[in-house]
Amino acid sequence: MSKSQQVQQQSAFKQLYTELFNNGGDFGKVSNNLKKPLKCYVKESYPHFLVTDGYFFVTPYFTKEAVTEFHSKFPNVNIVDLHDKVIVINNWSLELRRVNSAEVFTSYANLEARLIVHSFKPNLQERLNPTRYPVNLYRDDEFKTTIQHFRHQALQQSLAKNLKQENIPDIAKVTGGDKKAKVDAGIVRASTSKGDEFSDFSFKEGNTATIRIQDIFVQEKGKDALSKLGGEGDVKVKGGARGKAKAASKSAKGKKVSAKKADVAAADVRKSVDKIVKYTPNKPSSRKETPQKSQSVPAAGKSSAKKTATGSKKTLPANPSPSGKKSTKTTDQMTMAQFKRYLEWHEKKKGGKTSSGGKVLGKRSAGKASATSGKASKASKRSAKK
Amino acid sequence: MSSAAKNQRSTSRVTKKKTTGPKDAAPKKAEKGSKYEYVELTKAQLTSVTAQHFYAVVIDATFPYKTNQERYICSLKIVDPSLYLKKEKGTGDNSDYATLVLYAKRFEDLPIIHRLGDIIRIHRATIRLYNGQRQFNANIFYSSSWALFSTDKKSALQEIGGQEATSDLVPFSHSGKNFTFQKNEAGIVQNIRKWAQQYFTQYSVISNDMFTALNKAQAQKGDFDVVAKILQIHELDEYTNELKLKDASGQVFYTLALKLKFPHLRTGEVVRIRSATYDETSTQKKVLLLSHYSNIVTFISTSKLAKELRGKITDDRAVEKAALKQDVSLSAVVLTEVDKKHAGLPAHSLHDLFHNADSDKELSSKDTFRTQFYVTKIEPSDVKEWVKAYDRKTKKVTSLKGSAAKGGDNIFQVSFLVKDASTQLNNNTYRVLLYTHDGLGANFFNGVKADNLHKNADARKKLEEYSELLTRFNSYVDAVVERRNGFYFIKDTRIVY
DNA sequence: GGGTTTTGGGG
Repeated sequence: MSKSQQVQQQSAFKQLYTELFNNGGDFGKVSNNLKKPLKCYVKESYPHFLVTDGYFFVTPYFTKEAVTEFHSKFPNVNIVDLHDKVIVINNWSLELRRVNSAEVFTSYANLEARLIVHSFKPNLQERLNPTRYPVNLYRDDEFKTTIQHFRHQALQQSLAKNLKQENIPDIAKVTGGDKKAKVDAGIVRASTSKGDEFSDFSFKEGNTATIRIQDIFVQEKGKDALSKLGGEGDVKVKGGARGKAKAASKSAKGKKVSAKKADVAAADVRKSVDKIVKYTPNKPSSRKETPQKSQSVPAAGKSSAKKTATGSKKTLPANPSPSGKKSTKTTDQMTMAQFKRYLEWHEKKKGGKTSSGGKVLGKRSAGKASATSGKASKASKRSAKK
Repeated sequence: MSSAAKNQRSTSRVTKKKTTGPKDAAPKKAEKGSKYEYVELTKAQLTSVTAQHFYAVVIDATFPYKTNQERYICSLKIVDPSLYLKKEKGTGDNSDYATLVLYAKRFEDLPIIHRLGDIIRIHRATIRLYNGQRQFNANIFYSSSWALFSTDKKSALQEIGGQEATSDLVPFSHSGKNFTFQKNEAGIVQNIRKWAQQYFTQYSVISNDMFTALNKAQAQKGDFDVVAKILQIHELDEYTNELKLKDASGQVFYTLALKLKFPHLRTGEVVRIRSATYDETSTQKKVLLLSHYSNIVTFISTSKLAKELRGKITDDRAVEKAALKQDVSLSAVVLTEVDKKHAGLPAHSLHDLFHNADSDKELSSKDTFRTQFYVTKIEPSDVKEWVKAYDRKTKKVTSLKGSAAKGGDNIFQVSFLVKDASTQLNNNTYRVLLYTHDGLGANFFNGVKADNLHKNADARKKLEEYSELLTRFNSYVDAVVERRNGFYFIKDTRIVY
């Protein structure tokens, strides 16, 4: 029933996310050979955290454990300051969620395949090779079509189940020449589910609790870091649950997350590092805005690859944050324009709801994500974009 | 001195903000006649530090795009009677041109070019040599201004009713709040308009050195331009159209075009794409990626290039035929064709047909519509019951099951439960009927007539295949439906596979 | 300026 990809898909994200949809949203059915560490470039880190595989950008969703471990192992690195850096996601899983696509731009047709990150680390010295301009995976022609296919299957299954008794209009009833007859007689409810939106899906919706980047920001920069700078600390995040009112009430309940079924696959994610981003012959790249004593990359094809003991706890980034120590200044790594942008972003959000995924953050989430480290390998360079 | 002044921006675009708008399209300073002297592109003084004014014909343009927090840019290629053909030997009829770069603080202050061959008037532009080429710069955020005049009777947006109509000497869009026009400009506009028409009639304008053949797209390093015919416009979703393109090389490509950004595109038209890249991640179909500065433009009616391509490029449906051989295909297949006599019938979404038809004055006054949808289920599910015996007098239908001969005529009585982009997310499905008792839709199944399907195994088999084809993922129906008694009946529509 | 924003499905 799935398509035949005669040609190898070059984008790791597209292949992964597509497989999830083609397997009914069941991560356990996704090919195990794809469950390897993901090395990606952090395109943006605030107010949206986006990573790319060299072709597309997606939003990674960090579990509380992932954030805690990261801060523990890299005390002087802010997640929110990872913009333009490389990170390796060693433990992850994928899950399907129903969301409001009018508010979540990394979703389509009210569905979102989420990359749940259980463990990740930064590769501060690594530079990836220049790639094409990364675009939103959820705006890709084939991927959108794959999601439409997923919905099409769900709809047909629902119809087969709910419309067993057929009801065809009698010819006598449709030949009266009644100009006033209303057209709504032709509207047929697909399923008995409540609400106007189709929701008769059979997939098991994910419910892993993750931490919003805004909360990570506050955690790293201080609860009033924003208000001090003129913005408002009270920010609202779009997305998460469907429907605003619904989203609020839902999250309010604060349901617990079952840590067990959680990520069947999390454990399988190990193997060797996946070559997400194409490496290329390195060429020293220098970035303008981040004065970093970037080690010139070894000449070989793979490169600088600092294989920092990934799994070890001792590791301290050879080259911490730009300032050398954890920064609490919100302006770090930001140009005046960016700074202005995020202030505006917060400004715009204030007054909104506080919950995002509709789940509670506090409690530990699913899966005992055992951080498995792959060997960071094929490093490469990525010339800085302006 | 000035005439045809308007108080409101003549552009149909909505100005969202009301910040300090730019100056008038034609700042009025002196009260005397010829305040503005228009120069030919070739005469503009490269040494002059003074701003200059001119009229030119647009032959290429980026979409206005944002470059940073405070700037928007729109870059154009322009020509006029003094600059339009490369003079060097061996360049054939390659076009020569000057570039015009407009800068603004707001997106709304820049011109949107939907069609090549239209006329642009610029006030207060500076000129310099950039890469050995004449480049005009217009700072709309300061004192420069622009105005666009349609070369054809109507502008691209006016043709689709998306812009207020204007007369020949009034721009269909311009920067600033006001627009001024000197008496002596009438002749200038009419002259350059005539020149533009002849120029496009005699030359390709978009010469071969200005675009890449699609069969060479994959080999391109970066972005490139395209000139192709739109074979099909498939509504992928509420915001997006998927264009099926084919160029002179015969290669077919698909590309996503936002409805709001490109509202003027129509099937059958030839377009030029300014900046596209080959998508290496699309493995099921050939796809072109566009950027925010990419533009898709049509050509003025006299275009020789567009005319040649429209007649030369045809759709052999090869992509679809191959797609239908797969279990699941990511290529949308439109299974039907509607009678040519409905070519001009405007299309309406299912949402309009089933949720607005009785409330909207326009819709309720009509009874024939063009619409596209996909079939989720067909009733009766038993194909053998698609054809019934119909008694015209009693209007009763009877199953043809059984050996006893039934009286009356054999007719199709089938109900399609359909859906489309406008109703994609809701919990409804909509009934569209294929009832041939009055002749409507009699040819829908491409030659398969209504016969006793309990006996005619051949017809039954074909219809069972059509049943599968119609309800398979990514199969669409483009149909004309007629409203009768609140129901919609398919007519003048035929499956072509 | 033959380009890369967020308005993050005109920009």
